[in-house]
Amino acid sequence: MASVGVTSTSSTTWTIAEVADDFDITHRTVRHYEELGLLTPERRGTQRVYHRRDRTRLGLILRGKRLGFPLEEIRTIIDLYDAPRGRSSQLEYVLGQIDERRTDLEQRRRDLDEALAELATFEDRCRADLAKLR
Amino acid sequence: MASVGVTSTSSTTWTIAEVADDFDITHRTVRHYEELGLLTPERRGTQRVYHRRDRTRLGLILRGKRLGFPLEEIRTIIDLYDAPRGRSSQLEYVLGQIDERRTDLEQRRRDLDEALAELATFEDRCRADLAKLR
DNA sequence: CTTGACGTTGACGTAAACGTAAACGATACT
DNA sequence: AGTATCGTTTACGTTTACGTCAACGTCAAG
Repeated sequence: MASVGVTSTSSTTWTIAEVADDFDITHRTVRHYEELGLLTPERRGTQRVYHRRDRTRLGLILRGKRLGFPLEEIRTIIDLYDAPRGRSSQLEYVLGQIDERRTDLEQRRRDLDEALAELATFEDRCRADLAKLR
Repeated sequence: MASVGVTSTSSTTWTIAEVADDFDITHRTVRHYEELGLLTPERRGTQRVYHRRDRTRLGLILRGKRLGFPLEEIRTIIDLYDAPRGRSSQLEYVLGQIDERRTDLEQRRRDLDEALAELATFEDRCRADLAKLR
């Protein structure tokens, strides 16, 4: 077999380098997320082996970051998604958490829409000013 | 005149304590924003005097924070709002900045809507699971 | 068998966003 | 005049989210 190349071999698992590369972050960042318990890759000997699940979680982590959530909070959020939901008490707890999350996210969306609206009216003013200069 | 109380005397200016109180932050935070050039209150002798303008900016700062923007970036954003727009070159620059901002905010809204959508389907699953337990 | 290329674990460094304590000045009751 | 309340600067401490070595293991290729 000739040179296999370094890129993803379309396998069902990934190395830390592939994961970091695909998500455009450093391996240090990936390991940092593991230190905080956000990721728990399989260990084959000493090496980390990343599965689809890890990539899904990483996607959630990065989106959470783009939304400005601290990593600790992100952890509680994504942990929620695969928390045990066998007993109804657990389900009700999860449903409560979901509600808190949604309240938070909806507040953010209000802030966001406000900011976008202000930006739009500001742009209108600028365009009007520009027109006057012609 | 009897005891005036400590709360805002419905004046047109405010002390640091009143501002901090109204926005539910510490005076340290307010001064920190000033150190970064986000606020520039009037000085009456050694004391800071806050005007409506400062409160407006503080509102923008805190909303920016809720949206997860770093303070430095927030500074460039709100500075944009009262940047000089006399010449058309300046106006075109401002319009360019507005566009960058909007692109960013719209990305965030996509992330936000995704998160809310996932949360909704997750809630549905949980409710279904809960129904089965009955 | 010795390079590389990639992986690993410490462990210290750093930037952002404040917290917190010290030490002091200015006003304001009493 | 005394002290209590609010303000000020200076400066070091803390947390979060990684960056950046250092020092070492491992495995395939030359």
